[in-house]
Formats: sequence, C-alpha cells, structure tokens
Amino acid sequence: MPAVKLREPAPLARVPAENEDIALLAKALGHPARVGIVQMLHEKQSCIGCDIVDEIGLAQSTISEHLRILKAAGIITGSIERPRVCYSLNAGALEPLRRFLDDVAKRAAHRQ
Amino acid sequence: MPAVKLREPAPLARVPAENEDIALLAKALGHPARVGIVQMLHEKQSCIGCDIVDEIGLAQSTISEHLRILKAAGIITGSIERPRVCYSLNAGALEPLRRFLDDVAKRAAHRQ
DNA sequence: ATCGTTCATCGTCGAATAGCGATGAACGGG
DNA sequence: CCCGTTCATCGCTATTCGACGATGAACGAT
Repeated sequence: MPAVKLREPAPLARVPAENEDIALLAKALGHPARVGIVQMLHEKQSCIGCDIVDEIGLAQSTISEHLRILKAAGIITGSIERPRVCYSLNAGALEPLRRFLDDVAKRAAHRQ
Repeated sequence: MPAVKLREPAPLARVPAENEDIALLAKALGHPARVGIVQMLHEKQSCIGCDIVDEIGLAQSTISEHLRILKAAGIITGSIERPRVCYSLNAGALEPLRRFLDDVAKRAAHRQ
C-alpha cells in the first residue's frame, strides 16, 4: 500500500456513464443502412424478415451484421419464426439519446 | 448511346439523402468525448476555449480532432478570439436527428 | 431423407477512427 | 523583437468498420 494516494485514473473526467450510453446509441445509428432499417421497422409496424435485404440493397451478410449491431445496442429485437427471423423496433431503447437531444434543443430555444 | 436503358445504379434503394443526413449526425455523436463536448457547450452557454481539453481528459491533439469532426457535422462552430478559439453549439443542426427520434418515439407510444 | 429457404458466422480486404507526441502557425504582451 | 499561449496539422500505430462471398446451421416441405 503506497503512502500517498495516487490521483484516481478517473473515468475520463467529463465522460460519465450516461454519455457513454448516449454515444453507443448514436454510434449504432451512425450508418445510413441502419437508419434505413430503423425507418423500415418504424413504418411497417409489422416485423420483417429478409425483406430488409431487398429494401436496403446490400449483401445479406452485410445486412445481418447491421442487424447484429442494432440488436447489440438494444434498438431492435429478433424473434425466430422459422425459417425467418422477425425483427421489431424497441423504441424505448432510444430514449436516452432522444432525451439528450430534446434537452439540447429545448434549452437552446428557450434562451434564443 | 446504348440501345437499352441500363438499370440505374440506384442510391442504394432505401437510403434516401435524408437518412444519410441523420446517419452523419448520429455518427458525429457516436463517441463519448464528443457527447461530452456537446454537453459542455450546452451547459456552459458561454463558448469555451481549451477548457474542453481539461474537462474531457484527452490530449489536446485528440480533442482538436473531435472538435473538427463536430464542426464538420455542423454541430458546433468556432470563432477565433486570439489566441483562443471560442466554440459554441449550433443546436439547429441536430434537428433532423432529433425529429427522427421524436417521430419514432411518438408513433411507438401512440400505438402502444 | 433430401431439398430449399433464411439467417448467422467466418475470413479477408481496404478504409476509416482514435489516440498520441511533435511540430508549426498566429497572434497578444512583455 | 522575442515569448508564451492556444490551437491545428502531421506522421504514426493500433483498432474498428463496412463490405463481400463462402460456408454452415436450422428447420419446413416435399
């Protein structure tokens, strides 16, 4: 045990866990194909199968990867329905990011 | 001039320019340090100089790069004030992303 | 039992990110 | 005129991303 207390490594000062969260959500949306997928799931309420591949116009493996990223971020969920997988939006997951942006917009408008 | 009309390369089917826009904004926010910077500029209304470097806790060159990315996305602006640069938030730039998220949230809540 | 469909995973490639230190430009002040 | 401060830019390295084709797993249908 050292005699002096070393300065805490600090979680990077100004980078609380909440920001980490927001950044992860934003990153997950940080690709046009993924925005398109969310848009699709948002319009066609119904969950979708491989139609996404046709709509977006990328290779199946690529779409699968994008779906994996969205799933990992909690933005979508997939339930198997052999032989397909039925994806649907989990709108609640986006709340932290949405609230962050709302907050910025509101305060900015408020002080004009 | 070929006799037949070739199929248009298509802007990637379902990936309209608007989504591209949203994705670019999201990408710019896709890093905790950048979220922190926006948060800073949002709280301390006043524009900031190099205080950001102290607050975030990354090397000056790294912060400079993050600022460049935010600037490129139109999210912040910087006005020189020798020898410093005064950054401030351009909240309006985030609107497309904010509206997108609001839309998703609203429609999701509506159909419950 | 075989086939077809749907999807995930793997390996690979090039491009982009993220981080740093070092260097350089641009002043305002002594 | 030199100095210090602030910031941008330049290499450079390591890691991650994005895309693809090929392969494989998991069934329903024939």
